[in-house]
Parts: sequence; C-alpha cells; structure tokens
Amino acid sequence: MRIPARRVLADDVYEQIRALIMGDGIAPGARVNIDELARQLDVSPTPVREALARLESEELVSRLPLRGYSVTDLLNRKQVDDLYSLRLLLEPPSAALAAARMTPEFAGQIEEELATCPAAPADDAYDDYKNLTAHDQRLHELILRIAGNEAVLQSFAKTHCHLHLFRLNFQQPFGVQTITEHRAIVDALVARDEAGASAAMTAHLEIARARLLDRM
Amino acid sequence: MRIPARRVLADDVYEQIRALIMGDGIAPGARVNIDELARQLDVSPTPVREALARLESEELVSRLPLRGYSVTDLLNRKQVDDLYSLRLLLEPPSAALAAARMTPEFAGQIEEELATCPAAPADDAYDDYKNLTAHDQRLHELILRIAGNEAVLQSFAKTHCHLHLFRLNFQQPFGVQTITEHRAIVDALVARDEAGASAAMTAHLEIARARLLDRM
DNA sequence: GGACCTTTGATCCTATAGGATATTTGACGG
DNA sequence: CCGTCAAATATCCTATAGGATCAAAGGTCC
Repeated sequence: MRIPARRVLADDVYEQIRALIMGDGIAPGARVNIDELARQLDVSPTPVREALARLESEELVSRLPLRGYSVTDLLNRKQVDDLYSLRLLLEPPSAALAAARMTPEFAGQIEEELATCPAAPADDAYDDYKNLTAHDQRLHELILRIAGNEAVLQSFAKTHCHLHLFRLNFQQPFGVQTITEHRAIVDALVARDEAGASAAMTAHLEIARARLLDRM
Repeated sequence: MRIPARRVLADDVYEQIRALIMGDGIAPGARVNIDELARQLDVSPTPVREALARLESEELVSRLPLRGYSVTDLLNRKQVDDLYSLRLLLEPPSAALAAARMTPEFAGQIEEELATCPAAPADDAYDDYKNLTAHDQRLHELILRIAGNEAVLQSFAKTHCHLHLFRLNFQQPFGVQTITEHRAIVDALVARDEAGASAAMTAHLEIARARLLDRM
C-alpha cells in the first residue's frame, strides 16, 4: 500500500507560488527572481524552476529565455470575451450530451454538488469567493465529465478559465441569479432535456459574460 | 541588436526528446530514465528534467512523483473519436467566423498556404508525411487565426491533435480527397460564404474521422 | 552634449554531488 | 510452493557552485 499521491518539494513550491500570484503577493507583469523567490520560500532554486515551468503551461507566468519568468497580465476585455465565446462552443453541446447520458447516479452527484454550494460561508470575503469559484468550476467540469468526452473536458480544464477569471477578482459574480441559473441547468439535465440543458447553459454563460464585461 | 530567439540547452534537449518520441526512438509506454537520457544526449540531467516538464504539458510524457516519467500511449479509438468531436465543436463555427472576417490579405495568405502543399515531395515517405501534416496544421490554425478568437486558437493548439495523430502514423490520410476538401473550405472562405465554410469544414473533419477510425 | 563602447553587477542556466524514495532481489517462515 | 519481510540497488529529487548571458552604469570619443 502507498500513500496515494506522494508529494515532492516542487509540488509544494508550485502551490505556494500559485497562491502568491492568485493572492497578489506578486503583481501582474512583475519579474520573478528565481533566487529571491527560493530564499523567500526557503528552498533551493531547483524546485522553483520546476514549479515555474509548470506554471508556464497554465499561463500564470511567461518565460523569456535567459531573461527569466514574469507574471502574466490580467485578462483584458477581448480575452474575456474570447474565453466566453470558447465556452459557448464547448459547454452547451456538452450539456445536451450530458442530458442524453444522464443516469440516476450522475443525477445524485450533480444534485449533491449543487447542494454544497450555498452552505459555504467562509470566514472572510476572499475565501468565500474562492470557495464559490471552486464550486462553480466543479459543477461545470462535472457536466463535461457526464457528457463523456475526455478531450473536451481536458480542453476546458486547460483554459483555466476559473483561475483567470478569479484573478480579475470581481466580487459577486455569484448571486442568487447564478444559483438560479445553475438550478435551471441541473433541472434540465436531470429531466434528460437535451435542448433545455443546452439553452440553459447558453443563457448562463451569456449572462455571466455580459455581467463581467460591464464591469471592465 | 539581438539574435531574435536565443536558445538555451533545455530547448535543444526538448526538441531532441520530442523527435525521439515522435520517431519511435522511445516506445510508447516505456519508462524514461533521466540519467540515461542525459548521458545519451551528452548533457546533465538538469536540462533533461526541464525538457520533460514541458513535454508533460503536451502529454507526450506523463509524470509519477518519485517514479519518473514515461512515454504516453498512443491514442485509442475513443480518444481519436473524442478528439474529432472536439474539433467539430471548435472548427466549423470558426470557419464561419473566418468567412465573415475575410479580407484580401487573409485570402492571399490562405491561398498561399494551400499552394505550398502539393509541391512538397520530400526525400523519404516519413518526411513527406511529416511535411503534409505540418501543412494541414498550418492551414487549420490559419483559419482559426483569421476567425480572430485567440482563446479558441490556443485551445486547439493545446490539443496537439496533429502531433498525436501523426504518432498513429497512418500513412496516406492525405490524398487527393483531402486536398479537394481543403480547396472547398478555402473557396467558401474566400467567397465569404459562412454557411458553406462551416459545412465544408464539418464534412472535412467527419470524413477524416471516419477514415481514421476505419483503420483502427 | 550625445552616441558608442567597455565594464560591472545581477540573474539565469548547467553541471555535479549527496540525500531520499521506490523497486528489485534474496531469504525466511508458513 | 507461496506470501511476507528485509537488504541492496537503481532512480529520482534537491542543494550548491560555477560558467554564461543580459541589463545597466560609467567612461571615452566625436
């Protein structure tokens, strides 16, 4: 028997740097000094380099050869718009597919996820928002998982859309409205209503995009 | 002034390992011994580790903590099927968008790319196939670039679909038929025929999928 | 005074060595 | 004979040091 996921130091460093960037411990656009970061985290530069290489793949940092890494800028209007256009290509058809493939077991899972949402009042607003974003991500990814296309799921995951939208840090994209929209999507899914699920997902994404762009 | 892209050793190592995997220098599923590979390439393990970290992001290798890297298996039937389903979600709507945004300059670029295709008889069949795959990739990515949604383009690029399909190494997915299909897509694009471009792209992808699955 | 070159400092990149962990080999007991 | 356990080997992971490169400061010439 084995502890399922043995962690190595680079994994911890990865998480810490990620938290630093997400929590604005390092400003967008700032250069990342490997040695300094290593001293700050009390490790050698080697695992820091490895962690940065991974962070580059999710575009939280960018690398210039022989010049080091720097934190990527926040998404601009066009990038947010494009990102939602991409999601509109992927998610509504996947929701329809998920409705077609719905089983009692899947229905239980998605109802459970939806139930965990409102009952998460964290200590401070920051954690609260973080938990809600994480819930939203789990719900959307669960729908893609039910749809059963691993390529679409991976493609969606690699956009790291929740991560980048979270960086924008617009409090309260979550309101009663979002919960209501989620409820509508899940209802259509459980009812095996393909067209309804697709339409509900489309409406959900378009409203979210409009709400976000209004604030930029 | 500066030589535009200064390369570091890890970049070269990355290319070499990639070529090794693509050219079956390392078999799918095989473990990758970092030290051995470093000796083989006559470098230290450090840049090899960095290169492997990058290769992991395009899923040519997978990492198990404290157990090292191994070459990923070839795509199976379902993965190929899913990959084309994903492309069918992304590319036809993007083709329609590209048709709507078509300009004389874009038209020139895409006609030029199409023209370079048949005139590439390489020395051996392997290089020939490689060149044709590269052409196909450039054409499809150019259409996404014309469509103007960077998120969709990146999402497509990160599937590394041409890379993984190339690994399957089914000679002759390229024939007169593929050229004809490309011609039809480009014609619709240049004519700013949105519905036609979308339909042509859909047909192209569905035929390619059927042809590939038949051989698996 | 401005442009160009040289030098200095900082930073990244690579090599090497040693500690930590997993896998394998062999022995022991049931 | 098979399962379990312990020692040995191989491999990975991390730390450290030095060479290589870039950016900036200072000096010289026009």
